[in-house]
Amino acid sequence: MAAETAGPKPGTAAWWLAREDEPARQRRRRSLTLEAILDASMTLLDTGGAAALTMRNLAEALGCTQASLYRHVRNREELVTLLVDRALDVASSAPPEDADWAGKAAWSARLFREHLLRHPGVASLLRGTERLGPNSLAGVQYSLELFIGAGLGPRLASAASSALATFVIGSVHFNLGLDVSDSEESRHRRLLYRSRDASALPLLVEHADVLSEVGSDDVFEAGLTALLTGFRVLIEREGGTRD
Amino acid sequence: MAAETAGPKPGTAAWWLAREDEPARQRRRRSLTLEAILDASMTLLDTGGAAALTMRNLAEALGCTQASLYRHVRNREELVTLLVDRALDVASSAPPEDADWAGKAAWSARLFREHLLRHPGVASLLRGTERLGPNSLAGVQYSLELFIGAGLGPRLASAASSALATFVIGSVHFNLGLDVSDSEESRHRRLLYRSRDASALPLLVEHADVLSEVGSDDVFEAGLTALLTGFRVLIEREGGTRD
DNA sequence: TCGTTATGCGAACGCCGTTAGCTTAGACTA
DNA sequence: TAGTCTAAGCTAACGGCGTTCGCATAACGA
Repeated sequence: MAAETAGPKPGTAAWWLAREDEPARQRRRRSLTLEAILDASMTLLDTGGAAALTMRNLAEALGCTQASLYRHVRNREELVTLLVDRALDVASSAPPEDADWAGKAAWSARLFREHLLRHPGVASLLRGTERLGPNSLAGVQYSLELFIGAGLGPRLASAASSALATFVIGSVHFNLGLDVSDSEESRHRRLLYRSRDASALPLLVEHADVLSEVGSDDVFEAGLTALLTGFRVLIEREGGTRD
Repeated sequence: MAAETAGPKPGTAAWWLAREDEPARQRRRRSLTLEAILDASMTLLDTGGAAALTMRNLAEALGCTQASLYRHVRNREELVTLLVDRALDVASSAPPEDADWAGKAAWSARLFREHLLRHPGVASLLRGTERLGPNSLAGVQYSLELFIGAGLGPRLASAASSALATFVIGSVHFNLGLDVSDSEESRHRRLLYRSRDASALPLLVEHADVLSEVGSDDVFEAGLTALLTGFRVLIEREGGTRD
């Protein structure tokens, strides 16, 4: 079919980052596809972590040379952008319909976080790049929908949804920082805790046992519910006083 | 004086990360000091951003060779840890005494964020490293103090303070992602926004003008007040029902 | 059938962090 | 004061990274 070779379809990753200078022609002539590259990248990420995603490793996994990769991807950064966005298609699964806006927001936030934690490599890629791909935009649209539907004006709704996203991504980063290389890292951390004399940080020493029990799940839940109840209060107040 | 040459003093950065295997002897013999290295690193960061902080640049700025740096610092990572912690001495400036706990928390959070934004290089270093130096620990201690004083149990107080820190750091990262390389980056972002047809993301298109006006300051303030009012509600509820 | 051109490859460039091995200056001991 | 020891500097290099240049080639449009 002619439509088969008419270039990347709207909605696909290739379509989004299509080079502007390049007319929409067919691009694959032989074996190496952008999709194949992304697949191999995801495999590398899931098995070896973010550090394993090098162009050399990628080329070796695909059985090609590094230079060939650059026929399909401008940069490593573009590759990362595409990867992150591909991994962010979580928004497609809809939250339960019977929940109110806060319930839906919490559901989505938890889902998003769990998804990121399940693919730690992708999550650590979120550190470098802040670009917005199509799926990210869909997520923004969705949470905007929620907050506007709840009664916030578009301006406040946008701020609220960005704040929520900021917190979710931030706590994933927080998680990753804790889990990386347990053996050496936590040893060092414990060393720091102990080497300080008790007089300077009394609370830390006094509740050291409790503090070490507080995991990132607790932090996430505490922050999430606090944020949402905060927004709820804001909505009630704004709805009442028309501020 | 003998006390003058008795190694790094307690409280200094050198003292914190002193090698365990190495007995506390005097370490500096000639010119190149750890403090000088940290100073030069901060200059590099403030002028050229995080990317400029390479061991080569650092050595050149100090007029020594790269290898010499490793006599004072184990890794680049240790250097980063020390730098971040040095930049985190904001906690030493106390918030206004007449404010309540939420006011103090908000004050500190704003101060912390502004400080990080003033030194963007340091902030982007926060991405890679999650180690806790002495100043970071002091900050944790302080916010713990606030939340416990407000009426939260140590467990919840710890979660709340971590959540707050997560949000603050997260929003700084958010900021940096937006501001980096305006020329090319924002052009690309605008391209992404426009190339999507209006039918798929109606809200984004409808409120595009308002959305573009919502800056990271708004996002930060919205999230901060939401978090704090959320915690306030939690405290009232917990204080009432002893949950 | 024959150019055009997208797509692969080999080889290299310049950057990065890091290390091994030497020299030397300064502090300690006798 | 003379001698020793060692921290602190240097030279040179290693391996890995992302990226690019130039060439070969296979598929498509005419």
